[in-house]
Amino acid sequence: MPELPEVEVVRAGLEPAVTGARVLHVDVVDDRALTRHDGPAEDFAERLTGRTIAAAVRRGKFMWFPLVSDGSDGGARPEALVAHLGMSGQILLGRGREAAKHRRILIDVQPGGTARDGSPEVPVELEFVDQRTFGSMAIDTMVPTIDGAPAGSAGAVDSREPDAMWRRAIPTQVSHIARDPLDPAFDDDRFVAMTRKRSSGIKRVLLDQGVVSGIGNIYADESLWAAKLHFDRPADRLPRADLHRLLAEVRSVLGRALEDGGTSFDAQYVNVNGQSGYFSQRLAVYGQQGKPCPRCGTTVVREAFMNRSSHRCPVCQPAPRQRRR
DNA sequence: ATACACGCCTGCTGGC
DNA sequence: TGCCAGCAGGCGTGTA
Repeated sequence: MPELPEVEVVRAGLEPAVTGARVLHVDVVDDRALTRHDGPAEDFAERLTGRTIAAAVRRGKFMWFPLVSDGSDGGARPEALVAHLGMSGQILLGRGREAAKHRRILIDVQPGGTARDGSPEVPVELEFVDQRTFGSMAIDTMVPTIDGAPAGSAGAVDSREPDAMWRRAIPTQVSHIARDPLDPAFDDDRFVAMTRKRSSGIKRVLLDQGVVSGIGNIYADESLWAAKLHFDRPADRLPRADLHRLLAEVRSVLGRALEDGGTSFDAQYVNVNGQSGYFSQRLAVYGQQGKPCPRCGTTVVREAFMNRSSHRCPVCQPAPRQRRR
């Protein structure tokens, strides 16, 4: 499932192909891939065709591609192509490839650079594939970030164009999403303060993209195991030190998953070249029910929480004493 | 304000 | 063998 590490792998893979590229043609194969777009498919295609992409940016599980203003709006309303992979979304790079079974949108772009032999680069296709259609794309207007810091991770461009106009702007529909733990502008103390105001279980807070973004069910379970915390520990009763420790484990887990190219269980999650990641081999508890805890050997269990499954070690992560609510 | 159930969707699995 | 319920899960929305 695409969570922060998987989305970052995709963003990084797209970056060299789309930075400075011009959109040649847009083909919306399935309108359901535009649930985040405020308008019909024709509007989406019209607003994207002919535009130049400035960069590939990510915050949490959202990606966006700032569009260079074409001058018609005087630059007053900067726009971006927004993409969320949902449960099963993929963005594949290729040229003249056979349509994937669940192809939803095809975007032809003309790369902005030149090949090594000096000739102009040949057009490339961005194929948005999504089996379960929880993901979608949109053209959205951008608004300034409230803290004035760069809106998200933009890879190499972070150092190359630190003051580009789009750096401190964020798509409207992403503006309510909190920064992710790998963002240099992430405010640890703010996270701790927000968390300690919540009465719900700590896992619910970890999954709340308005508090901290990028974490899904897999990395929530892995981080809680690493921090030795039960998923239903009331967030407002956790000591500050525990929350800072949890945050450190979250960063460690996300960082290691990123190094491994993300987590793939099947063909659901792949990078822009269709390849799987390897972090699934290092999962301690997620999907490991019935197997020994890597730390103490106790059998890992799977339990229902928040209408989804949670995995934990009964010894390392004991249930809270007091019954909540 | 926060909490939480629900719908969206397809493919796979397990039980009968 | 075939059928169908159950499950997977992020996010936006609606309700209390």
